[in-house]
Amino acid sequence: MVKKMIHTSDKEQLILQAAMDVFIEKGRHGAKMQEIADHAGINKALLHYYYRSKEKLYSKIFEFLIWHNMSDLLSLLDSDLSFPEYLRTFIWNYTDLLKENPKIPLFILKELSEGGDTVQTVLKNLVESGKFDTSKALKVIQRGMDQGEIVRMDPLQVVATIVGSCLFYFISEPIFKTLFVDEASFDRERFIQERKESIYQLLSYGLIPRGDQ
Amino acid sequence: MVKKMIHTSDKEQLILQAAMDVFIEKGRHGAKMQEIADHAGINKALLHYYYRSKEKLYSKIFEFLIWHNMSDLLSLLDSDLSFPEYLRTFIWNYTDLLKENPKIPLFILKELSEGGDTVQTVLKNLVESGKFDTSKALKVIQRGMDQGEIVRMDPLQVVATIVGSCLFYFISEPIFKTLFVDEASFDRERFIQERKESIYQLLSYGLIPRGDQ
DNA sequence: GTCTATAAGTCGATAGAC
DNA sequence: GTCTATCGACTTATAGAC
Repeated sequence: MVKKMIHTSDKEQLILQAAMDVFIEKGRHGAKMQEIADHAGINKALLHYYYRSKEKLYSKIFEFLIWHNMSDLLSLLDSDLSFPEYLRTFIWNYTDLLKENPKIPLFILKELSEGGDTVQTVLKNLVESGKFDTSKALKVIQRGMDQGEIVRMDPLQVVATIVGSCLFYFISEPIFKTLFVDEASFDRERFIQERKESIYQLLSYGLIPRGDQ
Repeated sequence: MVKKMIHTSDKEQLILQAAMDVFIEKGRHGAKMQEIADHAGINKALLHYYYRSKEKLYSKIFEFLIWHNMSDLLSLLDSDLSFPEYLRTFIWNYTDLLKENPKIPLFILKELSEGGDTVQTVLKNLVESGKFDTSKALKVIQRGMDQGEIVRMDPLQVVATIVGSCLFYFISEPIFKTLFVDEASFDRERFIQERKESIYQLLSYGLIPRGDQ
Protein backbone atom coordinates (compact mmCIF):
# COMPACT_ATOMS: atom_id res chain seq x y z
CA MET A 1 0.00 0.00 0.00
CA VAL A 2 1.22 3.42 -0.85
CA LYS A 3 -1.07 6.24 0.03
CA LYS A 4 -4.67 7.25 0.09
CA MET A 5 -6.30 9.11 -2.72
CA ILE A 6 -8.90 11.56 -1.61
CA HIS A 7 -12.43 12.44 -2.70
CA THR A 8 -13.31 8.98 -3.93
CA SER A 9 -15.74 6.28 -2.87
CA ASP A 10 -14.47 3.17 -1.15
CA LYS A 11 -14.68 1.11 -4.33
CA GLU A 12 -12.95 3.74 -6.41
CA GLN A 13 -10.29 3.92 -3.74
CA LEU A 14 -9.87 0.16 -3.85
CA ILE A 15 -9.40 0.19 -7.61
CA LEU A 16 -6.95 3.07 -7.53
CA GLN A 17 -4.87 1.38 -4.88
CA ALA A 18 -4.80 -1.86 -6.86
CA ALA A 19 -3.93 -0.02 -10.06
CA MET A 20 -1.16 1.87 -8.29
CA ASP A 21 0.39 -1.32 -6.96
CA VAL A 22 0.29 -3.07 -10.32
CA PHE A 23 1.50 -0.10 -12.39
CA ILE A 24 4.39 0.48 -9.99
CA GLU A 25 5.30 -3.20 -10.02
CA LYS A 26 4.94 -3.89 -13.76
CA GLY A 27 5.14 -0.51 -15.47
CA ARG A 28 2.74 1.07 -17.94
CA HIS A 29 2.79 -1.70 -20.55
CA GLY A 30 3.61 -4.63 -18.30
CA ALA A 31 0.50 -3.97 -16.20
CA LYS A 32 -2.66 -5.75 -17.35
CA MET A 33 -6.23 -4.69 -16.62
CA GLN A 34 -7.06 -8.25 -15.59
CA GLU A 35 -4.35 -8.22 -12.94
CA ILE A 36 -5.54 -4.89 -11.60
CA ALA A 37 -9.09 -6.25 -11.42
CA ASP A 38 -7.96 -9.41 -9.62
CA HIS A 39 -5.88 -7.33 -7.24
CA ALA A 40 -8.94 -5.23 -6.40
CA GLY A 41 -11.22 -8.27 -6.15
CA ILE A 42 -13.52 -7.18 -8.98
CA ASN A 43 -13.74 -7.87 -12.71
CA LYS A 44 -12.48 -6.05 -15.76
CA ALA A 45 -15.84 -4.64 -16.73
CA LEU A 46 -16.04 -2.70 -13.51
CA LEU A 47 -12.66 -1.16 -14.13
CA HIS A 48 -13.95 0.28 -17.38
CA TYR A 49 -17.12 1.39 -15.69
CA TYR A 50 -15.19 3.61 -13.28
CA TYR A 51 -12.30 4.60 -15.52
CA ARG A 52 -13.10 4.54 -19.20
CA SER A 53 -9.76 3.18 -20.39
CA LYS A 54 -6.41 1.86 -19.27
CA GLU A 55 -4.85 5.06 -20.55
CA LYS A 56 -7.07 7.22 -18.34
CA LEU A 57 -6.49 5.03 -15.32
CA TYR A 58 -2.77 5.09 -15.87
CA SER A 59 -2.79 8.83 -16.33
CA LYS A 60 -4.61 9.31 -13.02
CA ILE A 61 -2.16 7.08 -11.17
CA PHE A 62 0.87 8.74 -12.68
CA GLU A 63 -0.43 12.21 -11.90
CA PHE A 64 -1.16 11.23 -8.31
CA LEU A 65 2.24 9.67 -7.80
CA ILE A 66 4.31 12.44 -9.31
CA TRP A 67 2.25 15.05 -7.53
CA HIS A 68 2.66 13.51 -4.07
CA ASN A 69 6.22 12.45 -4.56
CA MET A 70 7.36 15.85 -5.79
CA SER A 71 5.32 17.74 -3.23
CA ASP A 72 6.90 15.75 -0.44
CA LEU A 73 10.36 16.22 -1.88
CA LEU A 74 9.98 19.94 -2.51
CA SER A 75 8.45 20.64 0.87
CA LEU A 76 11.47 18.99 2.45
CA LEU A 77 13.74 21.27 0.43
CA ASP A 78 12.09 24.35 1.92
CA SER A 79 13.04 25.39 5.43
CA ASP A 80 14.14 28.16 7.75
CA LEU A 81 16.79 26.16 9.57
CA SER A 82 20.49 26.95 9.49
CA PHE A 83 22.16 25.09 6.67
CA PRO A 84 23.73 22.26 8.65
CA GLU A 85 20.42 21.51 10.35
CA TYR A 86 18.58 21.95 7.08
CA LEU A 87 20.85 19.43 5.36
CA ARG A 88 20.55 16.92 8.17
CA THR A 89 16.78 17.24 8.34
CA PHE A 90 16.41 16.83 4.60
CA ILE A 91 18.59 13.73 4.42
CA TRP A 92 16.76 12.10 7.34
CA ASN A 93 13.25 12.88 6.10
CA TYR A 94 13.88 12.09 2.46
CA THR A 95 15.54 8.78 3.31
CA ASP A 96 12.60 7.84 5.50
CA LEU A 97 10.25 8.78 2.69
CA LEU A 98 12.18 6.57 0.28
CA LYS A 99 12.24 3.71 2.74
CA GLU A 100 8.45 3.79 2.88
CA ASN A 101 7.99 3.98 -0.88
CA PRO A 102 11.17 2.72 -2.48
CA LYS A 103 9.71 1.94 -5.92
CA ILE A 104 7.99 5.20 -6.76
CA PRO A 105 10.96 7.30 -7.90
CA LEU A 106 12.20 4.67 -10.33
CA PHE A 107 8.69 4.28 -11.69
CA ILE A 108 8.35 8.01 -12.27
CA LEU A 109 11.80 8.44 -13.78
CA LYS A 110 11.38 5.54 -16.18
CA GLU A 111 7.92 6.57 -17.31
CA LEU A 112 9.18 10.11 -17.92
CA SER A 113 12.15 8.86 -19.89
CA GLU A 114 9.90 6.71 -22.09
CA GLY A 115 8.07 9.98 -22.44
CA GLY A 116 4.69 9.33 -23.97
CA ASP A 117 2.49 12.37 -24.44
CA THR A 118 0.31 11.39 -21.49
CA VAL A 119 3.12 11.61 -19.04
CA GLN A 120 4.80 14.72 -20.40
CA THR A 121 1.47 16.54 -20.44
CA VAL A 122 0.75 15.66 -16.83
CA LEU A 123 4.15 16.97 -15.77
CA LYS A 124 3.88 20.16 -17.81
CA ASN A 125 0.43 20.92 -16.42
CA LEU A 126 1.65 20.50 -12.85
CA VAL A 127 4.69 22.69 -13.43
CA GLU A 128 2.79 25.42 -15.27
CA SER A 129 0.12 25.54 -12.59
CA GLY A 130 2.91 26.67 -10.27
CA LYS A 131 2.42 23.78 -7.88
CA PHE A 132 6.04 22.75 -8.07
CA ASP A 133 7.93 25.73 -6.76
CA THR A 134 11.63 25.04 -6.64
CA SER A 135 12.70 28.61 -5.98
CA LYS A 136 12.42 28.37 -2.21
CA ALA A 137 14.73 25.38 -2.08
CA LEU A 138 17.35 27.17 -4.14
CA LYS A 139 17.03 30.24 -1.92
CA VAL A 140 17.83 28.25 1.21
CA ILE A 141 21.05 27.10 -0.39
CA GLN A 142 21.83 30.57 -1.69
CA ARG A 143 21.31 32.05 1.77
CA GLY A 144 23.63 29.46 3.28
CA MET A 145 26.30 30.61 0.87
CA ASP A 146 25.69 34.31 1.48
CA GLN A 147 26.03 33.77 5.21
CA GLY A 148 29.23 31.79 4.79
CA GLU A 149 27.73 28.60 6.21
CA ILE A 150 28.67 26.66 3.08
CA VAL A 151 31.09 27.07 0.21
CA ARG A 152 30.04 28.83 -2.99
CA MET A 153 28.78 26.57 -5.75
CA ASP A 154 25.91 26.40 -8.25
CA PRO A 155 22.90 25.53 -6.05
CA LEU A 156 21.66 23.13 -8.74
CA GLN A 157 24.86 21.15 -8.37
CA VAL A 158 24.27 20.95 -4.64
CA VAL A 159 20.70 19.74 -5.11
CA ALA A 160 21.74 17.10 -7.66
CA THR A 161 24.39 15.73 -5.34
CA ILE A 162 22.21 15.61 -2.24
CA VAL A 163 19.20 14.06 -3.92
CA GLY A 164 21.32 11.64 -5.94
CA SER A 165 23.12 10.46 -2.83
CA CYS A 166 19.88 9.78 -0.98
CA LEU A 167 18.14 8.19 -3.93
CA PHE A 168 20.81 5.87 -5.27
CA TYR A 169 20.60 2.99 -2.86
CA PHE A 170 16.84 2.64 -3.27
CA ILE A 171 16.74 2.61 -7.06
CA SER A 172 19.75 0.32 -7.36
CA GLU A 173 18.89 -2.02 -4.50
CA PRO A 174 18.60 -5.27 -6.50
CA ILE A 175 21.92 -4.93 -8.29
CA PHE A 176 23.62 -3.20 -5.36
CA LYS A 177 22.86 -6.10 -3.04
CA THR A 178 23.77 -8.70 -5.63
CA LEU A 179 27.11 -7.08 -6.32
CA PHE A 180 28.27 -5.94 -2.94
CA VAL A 181 26.46 -7.79 -0.24
CA ASP A 182 26.18 -11.20 1.34
CA GLU A 183 22.40 -11.48 1.56
CA ALA A 184 22.48 -13.68 4.65
CA SER A 185 24.32 -11.23 6.87
CA PHE A 186 23.18 -7.94 5.35
CA ASP A 187 21.11 -5.78 7.68
CA ARG A 188 19.12 -3.56 5.35
CA GLU A 189 17.53 -1.50 8.11
CA ARG A 190 20.89 -0.80 9.67
CA PHE A 191 22.49 0.07 6.34
CA ILE A 192 19.78 2.61 5.60
CA GLN A 193 20.21 4.24 9.01
CA GLU A 194 23.96 4.42 8.49
CA ARG A 195 23.32 5.77 5.01
CA LYS A 196 21.81 8.94 6.52
CA GLU A 197 24.78 9.60 8.75
CA SER A 198 27.28 8.79 6.01
CA ILE A 199 25.67 11.11 3.48
CA TYR A 200 25.53 13.91 6.04
CA GLN A 201 29.18 13.45 7.02
CA LEU A 202 30.37 13.18 3.44
CA LEU A 203 28.50 16.16 2.08
CA SER A 204 29.27 18.35 5.08
CA TYR A 205 32.92 17.60 5.70
CA GLY A 206 34.13 15.64 2.68
CA LEU A 207 36.35 12.61 2.38
CA ILE A 208 39.66 14.43 2.82
CA PRO A 209 40.45 14.71 6.54
CA ARG A 210 40.48 18.22 8.02
CA GLY A 211 42.30 19.46 11.05
CA ASP A 212 39.40 21.12 12.84
CA GLN A 213 36.96 18.22 12.57
CA MET B 1 23.70 4.06 -31.57
CA VAL B 2 25.17 2.50 -28.51
CA LYS B 3 27.89 0.02 -29.08
CA LYS B 4 28.97 -2.79 -31.33
CA MET B 5 28.21 -6.40 -30.55
CA ILE B 6 30.93 -8.74 -31.68
CA HIS B 7 31.02 -12.07 -33.53
CA THR B 8 27.91 -11.46 -35.57
CA SER B 9 27.17 -10.98 -39.24
CA ASP B 10 26.29 -7.55 -40.57
CA LYS B 11 22.58 -8.30 -40.65
CA GLU B 12 22.56 -9.80 -37.19
CA GLN B 13 24.44 -6.72 -36.02
CA LEU B 14 21.87 -4.48 -37.66
CA ILE B 15 19.02 -6.28 -35.91
CA LEU B 16 20.72 -6.22 -32.52
CA GLN B 17 21.41 -2.52 -32.81
CA ALA B 18 17.79 -1.83 -33.75
CA ALA B 19 16.53 -4.02 -30.94
CA MET B 20 18.81 -2.29 -28.47
CA ASP B 21 17.59 1.15 -29.49
CA VAL B 22 13.93 0.17 -29.24
CA PHE B 23 14.21 -1.80 -25.99
CA ILE B 24 16.12 1.05 -24.34
CA GLU B 25 13.61 3.59 -25.58
CA LYS B 26 10.39 1.65 -24.84
CA GLY B 27 11.28 -0.98 -22.28
CA ARG B 28 10.68 -4.72 -22.38
CA HIS B 29 6.90 -4.61 -22.84
CA GLY B 30 6.64 -1.27 -24.60
CA ALA B 31 8.93 -2.45 -27.38
CA LYS B 32 7.18 -4.15 -30.32
CA MET B 33 8.76 -6.59 -32.75
CA GLN B 34 7.27 -4.63 -35.65
CA GLU B 35 9.03 -1.46 -34.54
CA ILE B 36 12.33 -3.27 -34.19
CA ALA B 37 11.90 -4.69 -37.67
CA ASP B 38 11.07 -1.28 -39.14
CA HIS B 39 14.02 0.23 -37.33
CA ALA B 40 16.32 -2.38 -38.87
CA GLY B 41 14.75 -2.05 -42.31
CA ILE B 42 13.56 -5.65 -42.44
CA ASN B 43 10.31 -7.47 -41.61
CA LYS B 44 9.08 -9.32 -38.57
CA ALA B 45 9.60 -12.78 -40.06
CA LEU B 46 13.31 -12.18 -40.37
CA LEU B 47 13.55 -11.20 -36.75
CA HIS B 48 12.17 -14.57 -35.77
CA TYR B 49 14.45 -16.29 -38.24
CA TYR B 50 17.55 -14.92 -36.49
CA TYR B 51 16.25 -14.83 -32.91
CA ARG B 52 13.56 -17.36 -32.20
CA SER B 53 11.44 -15.16 -29.95
CA LYS B 54 11.09 -11.70 -28.48
CA GLU B 55 12.08 -13.13 -25.11
CA LYS B 56 15.37 -14.49 -26.47
CA LEU B 57 16.13 -11.26 -28.28
CA TYR B 58 15.39 -9.22 -25.19
CA SER B 59 17.50 -11.50 -23.06
CA LYS B 60 20.47 -11.11 -25.41
CA ILE B 61 20.16 -7.33 -25.39
CA PHE B 62 19.80 -7.09 -21.63
CA GLU B 63 22.78 -9.36 -21.04
CA PHE B 64 24.91 -7.34 -23.43
CA LEU B 65 23.93 -4.03 -21.85
CA ILE B 66 24.38 -5.02 -18.24
CA TRP B 67 27.64 -6.77 -19.04
CA HIS B 68 29.18 -3.79 -20.80
CA ASN B 69 27.78 -1.19 -18.48
CA MET B 70 28.93 -2.97 -15.32
CA SER B 71 32.30 -3.90 -16.78
CA ASP B 72 32.97 -0.29 -17.65
CA LEU B 73 31.82 0.89 -14.24
CA LEU B 74 33.79 -1.69 -12.28
CA SER B 75 36.95 -1.20 -14.29
CA LEU B 76 36.77 2.49 -13.44
CA LEU B 77 36.49 1.62 -9.75
CA ASP B 78 39.77 -0.30 -9.85
CA SER B 79 43.00 1.69 -9.82
CA ASP B 80 46.43 2.17 -8.31
CA LEU B 81 46.24 5.94 -8.05
CA SER B 82 46.30 7.85 -4.79
CA PHE B 83 42.80 8.41 -3.52
CA PRO B 84 42.30 12.02 -4.57
CA GLU B 85 43.45 11.21 -8.11
CA TYR B 86 41.44 8.02 -8.08
CA LEU B 87 38.29 9.88 -7.13
CA ARG B 88 38.83 12.58 -9.73
CA THR B 89 39.55 10.04 -12.47
CA PHE B 90 36.49 7.99 -11.62
CA ILE B 91 34.13 10.96 -11.60
CA TRP B 92 35.47 12.26 -14.91
CA ASN B 93 35.41 8.90 -16.71
CA TYR B 94 32.08 7.74 -15.37
CA THR B 95 30.40 11.04 -16.21
CA ASP B 96 31.78 10.84 -19.75
CA LEU B 97 30.48 7.30 -20.00
CA LEU B 98 27.04 8.41 -18.86
CA LYS B 99 27.05 11.34 -21.26
CA GLU B 100 27.61 8.93 -24.15
CA ASN B 101 24.91 6.47 -23.03
CA PRO B 102 22.55 8.33 -20.73
CA LYS B 103 19.61 5.93 -21.02
CA ILE B 104 21.26 2.61 -20.27
CA PRO B 105 21.45 2.79 -16.45
CA LEU B 106 17.78 3.67 -16.06
CA PHE B 107 16.85 0.87 -18.45
CA ILE B 108 18.86 -1.67 -16.47
CA LEU B 109 17.65 -0.50 -13.07
CA LYS B 110 13.99 -0.52 -14.08
CA GLU B 111 14.15 -3.92 -15.75
CA LEU B 112 15.86 -5.34 -12.67
CA SER B 113 13.27 -3.84 -10.35
CA GLU B 114 10.43 -5.36 -12.40
CA GLY B 115 12.51 -8.47 -11.94
CA GLY B 116 11.26 -11.14 -14.31
CA ASP B 117 13.10 -14.46 -14.18
CA THR B 118 14.92 -13.70 -17.42
CA VAL B 119 16.62 -10.67 -16.06
CA GLN B 120 17.45 -12.00 -12.62
CA THR B 121 18.94 -15.14 -14.14
CA VAL B 122 21.16 -13.15 -16.47
CA LEU B 123 22.47 -11.08 -13.56
CA LYS B 124 23.03 -14.07 -11.27
CA ASN B 125 24.92 -15.95 -13.99
CA LEU B 126 27.22 -13.00 -14.58
CA VAL B 127 27.89 -12.52 -10.89
CA GLU B 128 28.46 -16.21 -10.16
CA SER B 129 30.85 -16.54 -13.10
CA GLY B 130 33.03 -14.09 -11.20
CA LYS B 131 32.98 -11.54 -14.01
CA PHE B 132 31.80 -8.76 -11.75
CA ASP B 133 34.52 -8.43 -9.16
CA THR B 134 33.80 -5.60 -6.75
CA SER B 135 36.48 -6.47 -4.24
CA LYS B 136 39.21 -4.46 -5.93
CA ALA B 137 37.13 -1.31 -5.85
CA LEU B 138 36.46 -1.70 -2.14
CA LYS B 139 40.16 -2.35 -1.51
CA VAL B 140 41.15 0.93 -3.13
CA ILE B 141 38.86 2.76 -0.72
CA GLN B 142 40.03 0.69 2.24
CA ARG B 143 43.66 1.44 1.39
CA GLY B 144 42.90 5.16 1.21
CA MET B 145 41.53 4.95 4.75
CA ASP B 146 44.43 2.90 6.07
CA GLN B 147 46.87 5.44 4.69
CA GLY B 148 44.95 8.34 6.19
CA GLU B 149 44.11 9.86 2.80
CA ILE B 150 40.40 9.79 3.58
CA VAL B 151 38.23 9.58 6.66
CA ARG B 152 37.05 6.21 7.99
CA MET B 153 33.64 5.10 6.79
CA ASP B 154 31.93 1.98 5.42
CA PRO B 155 33.35 1.70 1.87
CA LEU B 156 29.90 0.73 0.59
CA GLN B 157 28.57 4.06 1.80
CA VAL B 158 31.32 5.83 -0.09
CA VAL B 159 30.57 3.92 -3.28
CA ALA B 160 26.83 4.60 -3.04
CA THR B 161 27.42 8.32 -2.60
CA ILE B 162 29.92 8.66 -5.43
CA VAL B 163 27.96 6.63 -7.97
CA GLY B 164 24.66 8.19 -6.95
CA SER B 165 26.06 11.68 -7.34
CA CYS B 166 27.36 10.97 -10.83
CA LEU B 167 24.28 9.10 -11.96
CA PHE B 168 21.50 11.33 -10.72
CA TYR B 169 21.47 14.05 -13.33
CA PHE B 170 21.33 11.58 -16.20
CA ILE B 171 18.47 9.47 -14.94
CA SER B 172 16.44 12.47 -13.81
CA GLU B 173 17.19 14.72 -16.76
CA PRO B 174 13.62 15.18 -18.05
CA ILE B 175 12.13 16.19 -14.69
CA PHE B 176 15.28 17.95 -13.51
CA LYS B 177 15.27 20.26 -16.51
CA THR B 178 11.54 20.85 -16.32
CA LEU B 179 11.70 21.76 -12.65
CA PHE B 180 14.88 23.75 -12.35
CA VAL B 181 15.93 25.02 -15.71
CA ASP B 182 14.96 27.54 -18.36
CA GLU B 183 15.34 25.36 -21.44
CA ALA B 184 16.24 28.27 -23.68
CA SER B 185 19.31 29.37 -21.76
CA PHE B 186 20.39 26.04 -20.27
CA ASP B 187 23.76 24.83 -21.49
CA ARG B 188 23.65 21.06 -20.95
CA GLU B 189 27.22 20.45 -22.03
CA ARG B 190 28.50 23.09 -19.65
CA PHE B 191 26.38 21.84 -16.77
CA ILE B 192 27.74 18.33 -17.17
CA GLN B 193 31.32 19.59 -17.20
CA GLU B 194 30.64 21.63 -14.06
CA ARG B 195 28.94 18.60 -12.58
CA LYS B 196 32.28 16.74 -12.53
CA GLU B 197 34.10 19.53 -10.72
CA SER B 198 31.24 20.07 -8.28
CA ILE B 199 30.99 16.42 -7.32
CA TYR B 200 34.73 16.22 -6.83
CA GLN B 201 34.82 19.34 -4.67
CA LEU B 202 31.80 18.31 -2.62
CA LEU B 203 32.89 14.76 -1.92
CA SER B 204 36.49 15.73 -1.24
CA TYR B 205 36.09 18.82 0.90
CA GLY B 206 32.41 18.99 1.84
CA LEU B 207 30.00 21.89 1.98
CA ILE B 208 31.16 23.28 5.30
CA PRO B 209 34.08 25.69 4.72
CA ARG B 210 37.46 24.63 6.14
CA GLY B 211 40.38 26.79 7.13
CA ASP B 212 43.09 25.03 5.21
CA GLN B 213 41.33 24.80 1.84
C1' DG C 1 -23.39 -1.10 -9.84
C1' DT C 2 -21.90 -5.58 -10.91
C1' DC C 3 -21.56 -9.48 -13.46
C1' DT C 4 -20.78 -12.93 -17.90
C1' DA C 5 -19.90 -13.24 -22.47
C1' DT C 6 -17.99 -11.60 -26.42
C1' DA C 7 -16.56 -8.28 -29.80
C1' DA C 8 -12.56 -5.84 -31.77
C1' DG C 9 -7.94 -5.06 -32.05
C1' DT C 10 -3.02 -5.95 -31.31
C1' DC C 11 1.00 -8.59 -31.42
C1' DG C 12 4.13 -12.58 -31.42
C1' DA C 13 4.97 -16.34 -34.15
C1' DT C 14 4.81 -19.44 -38.28
C1' DA C 15 3.66 -21.40 -42.97
C1' DG C 16 4.97 -21.41 -47.37
C1' DA C 17 6.39 -19.19 -51.84
C1' DC C 18 10.52 -17.43 -53.92
C1' DG D 1 17.81 -15.81 -46.45
C1' DT D 2 13.93 -12.97 -47.28
C1' DC D 3 9.41 -11.96 -48.18
C1' DT D 4 3.80 -11.93 -47.83
C1' DA D 5 0.03 -13.65 -45.69
C1' DT D 6 -2.12 -15.47 -41.89
C1' DC D 7 -2.87 -17.93 -37.59
C1' DG D 8 -3.70 -17.96 -32.79
C1' DA D 9 -3.16 -16.08 -28.28
C1' DC D 10 -3.76 -12.30 -25.52
C1' DT D 11 -5.80 -7.88 -24.07
C1' DT D 12 -8.66 -3.88 -24.08
C1' DA D 13 -13.14 -2.58 -24.28
C1' DT D 14 -18.22 -3.10 -24.60
C1' DA D 15 -22.97 -5.25 -24.89
C1' DG D 16 -26.46 -6.75 -22.33
C1' DA D 17 -28.58 -9.46 -18.42
C1' DC D 18 -29.48 -8.93 -13.54
